[in-house]
Amino acid sequence: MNTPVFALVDCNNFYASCERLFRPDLAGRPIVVLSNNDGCVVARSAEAKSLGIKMGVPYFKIKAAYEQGGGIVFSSNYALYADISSRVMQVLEMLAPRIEVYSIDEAFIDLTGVDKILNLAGFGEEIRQKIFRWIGINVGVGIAPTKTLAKLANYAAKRWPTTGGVVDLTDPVRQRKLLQLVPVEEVWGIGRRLAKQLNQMGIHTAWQLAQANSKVIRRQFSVVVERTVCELNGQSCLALHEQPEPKKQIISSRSFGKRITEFQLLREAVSKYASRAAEKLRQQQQYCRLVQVSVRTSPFAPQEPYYSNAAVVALTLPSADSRELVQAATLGLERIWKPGYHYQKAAVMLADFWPTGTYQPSLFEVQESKPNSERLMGVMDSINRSGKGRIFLAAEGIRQPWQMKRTFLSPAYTTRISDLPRVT
DNA sequence: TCTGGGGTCCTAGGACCC
DNA sequence: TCTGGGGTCCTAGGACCC
Repeated sequence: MNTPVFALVDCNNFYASCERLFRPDLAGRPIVVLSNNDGCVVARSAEAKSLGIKMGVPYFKIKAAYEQGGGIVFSSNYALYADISSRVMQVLEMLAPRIEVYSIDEAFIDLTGVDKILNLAGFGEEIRQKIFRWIGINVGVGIAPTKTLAKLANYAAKRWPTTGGVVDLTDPVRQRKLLQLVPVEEVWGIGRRLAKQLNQMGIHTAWQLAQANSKVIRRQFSVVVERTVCELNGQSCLALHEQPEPKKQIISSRSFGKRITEFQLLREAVSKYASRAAEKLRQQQQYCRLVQVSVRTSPFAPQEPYYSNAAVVALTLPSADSRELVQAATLGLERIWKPGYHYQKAAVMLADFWPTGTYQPSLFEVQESKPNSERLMGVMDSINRSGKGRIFLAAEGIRQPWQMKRTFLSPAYTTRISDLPRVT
């Protein structure tokens, strides 16, 4: 049997690179991309990183100094990133037999058996060159017998430029060398909390974690960390998943551009979120039975009273009808609304999914779905996907003064005809 | 003035059943 | 005096990921 081989391909500074793709004039300039509502820094170009801009820092804290120093800033342009991402993934699908799209900027590739035919590092180099030539995005490639080691190899590919962006970690001697260099918190699956606890146990490097007794680790932590230990030792526990698992919950949540104090406006926002969630639910061809709505004030305003609450509403029958889900969410909101607060964020979560037509109502449940629901929702979705306009429920409000801030938004270069770049 | 959004998995503890 | 054990299901909370 072949030893498994995985590659992890990861786009460098992905959101910042996407923005720069269409702005070659920004070559060499620091770029940051902000989270929704222009809140935090979520991506940085190499230049921004070397200015010391930290991941996740609230933008207002660095804004003055950063902009004065010539830094460039963008609001998140998710339509653009998703489109560039799918182009990158298409190239990978062409080059590799089996791939798992792990996130918007990463994919695992199964290279088991390929090492008999090809030089693995050479294959990694080919991936890098093709994606750069065809899409214009730089990627790093890490290759190893387990996903966790492939992640680590990818980390090395980025951390040390002399690797040329490709690290083949199939050799145990190289594995050991790298593990000894890497701090334990860089290991996939080891976050801040676990790293702190491990440090207290005297485990500071990836190598020390790999050497730990996996049973002891399981007792102290969980099977998850135990698996990580095994994976670091080259024993593959995490398989490649080509097909994404069906979702178990769908969340639509947003902070508001301005604090909300009126029930009417909060209801509009919640209706809009419920309706977005319903749209995603229909995309997955699922029906849901639970709708949870939650609201909160800002946790960062110590002088204001904090309030946060959630309500769950169960539907009698699973539904994917925006009208029913908006109604349920509104009902939940009425239960938890309290006047006098400055609301900063709301969320709608859908759960308890049922695939189309499988739900068995019990003897005493009454079938009372809205007539023509599926056809109506189908028409709504097809209009909204056509790019010609958008129809929505009046409950979502027209002015929507709570909409998120996107001050520095770039054009949707690749997905909206009017935003196509012009060459003059 | 200004602090993201969307997910997953695991565990512990309580309710409940036989 | 003496008060089981095992299983399932559900939920809340905590941890992680990008």
